[in-house]
Amino acid sequence: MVITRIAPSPTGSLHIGTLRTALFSYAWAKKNKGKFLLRIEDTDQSRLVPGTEEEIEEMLKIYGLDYDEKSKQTERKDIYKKYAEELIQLGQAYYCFASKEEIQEAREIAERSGEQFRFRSPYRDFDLDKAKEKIESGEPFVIRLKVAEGEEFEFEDLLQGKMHFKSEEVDDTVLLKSDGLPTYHLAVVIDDHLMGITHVMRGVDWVPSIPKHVLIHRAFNWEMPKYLHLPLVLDPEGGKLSKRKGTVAAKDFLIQGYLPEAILNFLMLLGWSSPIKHEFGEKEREIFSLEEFIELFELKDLNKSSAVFNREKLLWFSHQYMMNFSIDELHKRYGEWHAKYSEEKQLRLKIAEKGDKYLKEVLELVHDRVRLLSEIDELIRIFYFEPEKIKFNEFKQIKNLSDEQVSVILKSVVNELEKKSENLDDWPHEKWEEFMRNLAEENGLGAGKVFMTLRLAITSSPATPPLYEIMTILGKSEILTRLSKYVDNI
RNA sequence: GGCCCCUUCGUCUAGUGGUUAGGACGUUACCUUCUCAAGGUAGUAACACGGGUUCGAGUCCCGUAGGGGUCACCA
Repeated sequence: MVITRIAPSPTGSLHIGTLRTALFSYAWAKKNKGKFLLRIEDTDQSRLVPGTEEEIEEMLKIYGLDYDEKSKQTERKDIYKKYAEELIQLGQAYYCFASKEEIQEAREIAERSGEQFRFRSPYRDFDLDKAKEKIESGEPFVIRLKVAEGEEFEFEDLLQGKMHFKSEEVDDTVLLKSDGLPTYHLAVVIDDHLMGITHVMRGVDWVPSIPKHVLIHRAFNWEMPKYLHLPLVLDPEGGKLSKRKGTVAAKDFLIQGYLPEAILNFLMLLGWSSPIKHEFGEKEREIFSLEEFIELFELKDLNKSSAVFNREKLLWFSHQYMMNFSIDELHKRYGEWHAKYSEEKQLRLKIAEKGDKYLKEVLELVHDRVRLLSEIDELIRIFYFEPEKIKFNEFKQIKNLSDEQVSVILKSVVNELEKKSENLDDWPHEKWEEFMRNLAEENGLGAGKVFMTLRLAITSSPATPPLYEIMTILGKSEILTRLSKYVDNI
């Protein structure tokens, strides 16, 4: 049985890199019909950020990485303490009373003389009964790993390969802090062991602490799980992805209107590539659902080198998914996004007023243009509000038309429309197109110029969905309203 | 600085000794076209460098350079 886990700290929003690790861990567990666990690593009380634990759970749910069980380290406090004391009994650990200042001083002295500092406490071989006396008298203490001397170890990572290290390279690491809570090193080893984790996936930034973890396992005489240290996701400017340079929180991407499945798809291809064979020159498949990914995912297809987070390509993925949505799906997603994150309250009222049928007609028109859900607000605005009046000569699309020509076009449209007694609600877009083409011909003007002039007058924008489809949706009276502000005074 | 890792188009990558070094994003041009998109076609652009090994190296070995990670009672 394969059991994997994701072990975030509730010290901030769920990082997109953590989400990627979760994705791989999840996929591997599911592929093997195993379990995927969530473990909240909250042993650093000082760094806790309220609400982030809930956010982590919410994100895993939204992104579709459902966990089978959840645990929280502070709720397992007694377990770590018990095991730490067991290590003392085994002679693999010891109580240490050295102050941080002492250790810091020793470190500085070593560094000044150019030596590599390895901490070995003066309490390594301190008498156990005396130590207990000190503890009872209330003296603060930590429990440290008693690292054996002169030993060499080999460790094999499923992705990174073999690594070697010597025991003198590792500090007498703190296992249990003076507040009684375990350090990361003790807690992971115990938890992964007790929870039966078979594969630990985490970032390569953990590789330097592997010796500690190997030594702790040895101290307990426990077998180690398999480890896969995944390559880091880098910022385009270099270094780890950091929020100073752009969005990194899984939630922020959602707020910005990216689709979770698109983000997941993008993340899959960061460090993994599909094993599907393709012919010379033939396109490779890059669009995968989570289910397909689980099906295809193999550890051997994981890459060892780090990857730059390319936001352009992420946008492309989002666009692809958006275009593949049915109108109903798009409508649903937009509705959810808008209710949760949009600040366009006026627009929301207007959308409600016009109804779902109208919204869907509008969405149909902007469908291919939507890359982010957040862009919809802007794209559909012209169907809900009469835009601000513009100055035609400011648009280069129309610069070779004289004011008079513009005026003629607008006036004749208004005249023709007013001549018709019916409301034209039953005009399909073909009718509108025909109407405008005839009008262009009658006035001896190119259809393109007529269209652009009207486009600007009706929408105030040079880039919109096809004009006649816009006209079908707006209808005669709304069109007249929008044109009327120009006909007397251009 | 010590230890560890990485290095194919700008970016993500395919490639496991013999390839016209393939695909995707981006970008450019053209087609389509009422604008913008979408779609189509074509183009652009890479094996970090230097030594080996070999008939033959992007692929194997060794150096160099560059990049990254990490050195806490944080995870």
